[in-house]
Amino acid sequence: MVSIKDVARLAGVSTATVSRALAEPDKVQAKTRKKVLAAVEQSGYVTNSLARSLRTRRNHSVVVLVPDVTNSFFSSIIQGIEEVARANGYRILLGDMQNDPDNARPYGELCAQRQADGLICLGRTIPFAYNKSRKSLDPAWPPLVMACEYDERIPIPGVRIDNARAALEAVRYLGEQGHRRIAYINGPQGSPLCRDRLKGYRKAMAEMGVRKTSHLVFNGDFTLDSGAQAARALLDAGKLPTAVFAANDAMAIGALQVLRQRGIRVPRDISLMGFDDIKFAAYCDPPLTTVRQPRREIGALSMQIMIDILAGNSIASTTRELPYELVFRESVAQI
Amino acid sequence: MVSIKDVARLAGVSTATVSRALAEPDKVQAKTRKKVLAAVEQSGYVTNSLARSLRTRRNHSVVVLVPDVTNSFFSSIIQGIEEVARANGYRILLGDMQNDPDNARPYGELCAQRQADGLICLGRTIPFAYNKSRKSLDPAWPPLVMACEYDERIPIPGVRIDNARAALEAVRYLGEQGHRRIAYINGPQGSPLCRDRLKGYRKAMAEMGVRKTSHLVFNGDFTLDSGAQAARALLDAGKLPTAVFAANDAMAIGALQVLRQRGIRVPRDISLMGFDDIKFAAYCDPPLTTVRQPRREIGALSMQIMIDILAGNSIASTTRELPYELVFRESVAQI
DNA sequence: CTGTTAGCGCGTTCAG
DNA sequence: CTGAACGCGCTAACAG
Repeated sequence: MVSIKDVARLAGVSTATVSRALAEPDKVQAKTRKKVLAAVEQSGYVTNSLARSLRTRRNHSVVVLVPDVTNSFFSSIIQGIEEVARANGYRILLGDMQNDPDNARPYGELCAQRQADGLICLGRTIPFAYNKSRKSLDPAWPPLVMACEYDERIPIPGVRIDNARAALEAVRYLGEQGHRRIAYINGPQGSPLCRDRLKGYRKAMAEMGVRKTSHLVFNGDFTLDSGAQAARALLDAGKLPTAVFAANDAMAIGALQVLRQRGIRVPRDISLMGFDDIKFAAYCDPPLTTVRQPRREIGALSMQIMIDILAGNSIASTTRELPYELVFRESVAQI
Repeated sequence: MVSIKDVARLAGVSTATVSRALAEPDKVQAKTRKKVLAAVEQSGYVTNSLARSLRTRRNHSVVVLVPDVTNSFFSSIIQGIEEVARANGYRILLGDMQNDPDNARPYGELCAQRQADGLICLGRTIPFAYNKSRKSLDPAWPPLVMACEYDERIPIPGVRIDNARAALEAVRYLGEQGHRRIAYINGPQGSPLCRDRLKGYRKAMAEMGVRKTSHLVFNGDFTLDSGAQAARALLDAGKLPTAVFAANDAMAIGALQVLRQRGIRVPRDISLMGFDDIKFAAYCDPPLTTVRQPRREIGALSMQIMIDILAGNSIASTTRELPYELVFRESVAQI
């Protein structure tokens, strides 16, 4: 393996000059720079980033911690992150929790040892502790950015949509179609994001004069199966709703199948609305009316913020809200 | 940051002993080991793996190069890889090509610089050259394992199913249901895996006495949209087939929607069969009959092989075939 | 079994 | 503007 020494010898300069010629070209005479670059070219030298990292304490990699990679909601976000990372010379270390927070631990340690420059969390699980009293992260940890989710107890830079408002608008739309008995299939209990969507749902219902909603709210965990299960619970609970709003598309699709199996036609008998606009939403029968999240942009911006923080250009605790969009397809009908 | 020196001082031994006590406990007296471990505990020391890597030339990370992370076929494979990696102290660097081989380059360089110990390719794109005459990879490159796909020109350790046979059995099954005019929606042209499936399709058709199939074969690229497009082409091509076999579930689901839009009922008018058994396959209307690939196991085994190679325990060019399985749902009917 | 020595490959003082 | 020297933190080789 050709090292900086070889280049130095070849160019007839010192290793320091080679290092400078590559990292800070201005600080080197044009002539010597040229010599160095020629030697680099000739020898096929590439700087060993391990050694560089050891020195600079930057290794240009960021952990991306995902609750569950098989959840197709996350894939576009990951793609957005990866694209920006790659464009900026960063790499992503993918950590999959398989929905079990314990699996996050190794990645927390990775961060602790500064094997990664930063951490982007797509779920609400943060693999290291924070200082409750000071309401801040221990500066011993590398920068953290949260995509989609967030932590209510402490300000952390993040990117997301206005979940409460999005849910509000979705349910309002159902209301405009004449629906009043609108069931809601919520996501994981502890999730702040889900609480927000529930809040939005409740507010919209209240606007329509429906103050009691507890009998209309069912819980899932964002999986297809849990959506199906919630639909079963919902159908067995007594008086049918005229519309069902699910906290994500996967659960909506799960519910859709159960409705079909029970002979309930969507949207004729029951209207159905999802959230996220994953690819399959457009390919359901009927195609799913939903709320689009700009997933790729969420990922891209998260990584951009991370890069800015690492470059020292950014205030450490900005939250950016990206626009969502109602997507009208065929799963909602007027009553 | 507390380093090995601090621990050595604290324990009253040399740094070498600390290193050994942690890495090769047997080679150190029980008593000194105890002292060292106590000092480690007390100081909160964690070994700096960057420095270790610089020394050992192993950084315990493996690049996983994916054609397109948003293709949900890959997610379970990634999960399998990550799980085994994590269990063995490895990390995965996720590279997403967004279906463009050019995007693989940075990851090739990563490997060239030995910033990663190995490379697992989920597609057919290998980001570095191989020696054509010697039919082998340049030993300058780190170990390579291919999951699902492979390269016909050169033997590379890999994990996959018997694609030709799986397609053969799938089409045979359609034949058993009385189908003869069976259309095939194939995947990307250059893909060896797809060629194998096409081969299997042709063989099954030949068995049934159908020797001319070119008018029945349509091309897609594994996306939902391309499946829809292929279905349109197929419907516009003249005499309708009685069954359609798609090289993956996404294309089958794409096709399904077009059939529906044109008023063609599945399976009553046309039977439909997919490949992969992604999660959504079970949630289509009708639920999709398909060929299950053990995706998680493919991923897990790929990573296991990589680990074995890195440990020097494995012959460098074994190909492992995992079992597939026909999954009978409701999208195929007897004629 | 343990300590000493010598780097891994690089970036960064500090002189010149 | 350039070079010599040092050290990042660790492990491998060699003595003892």
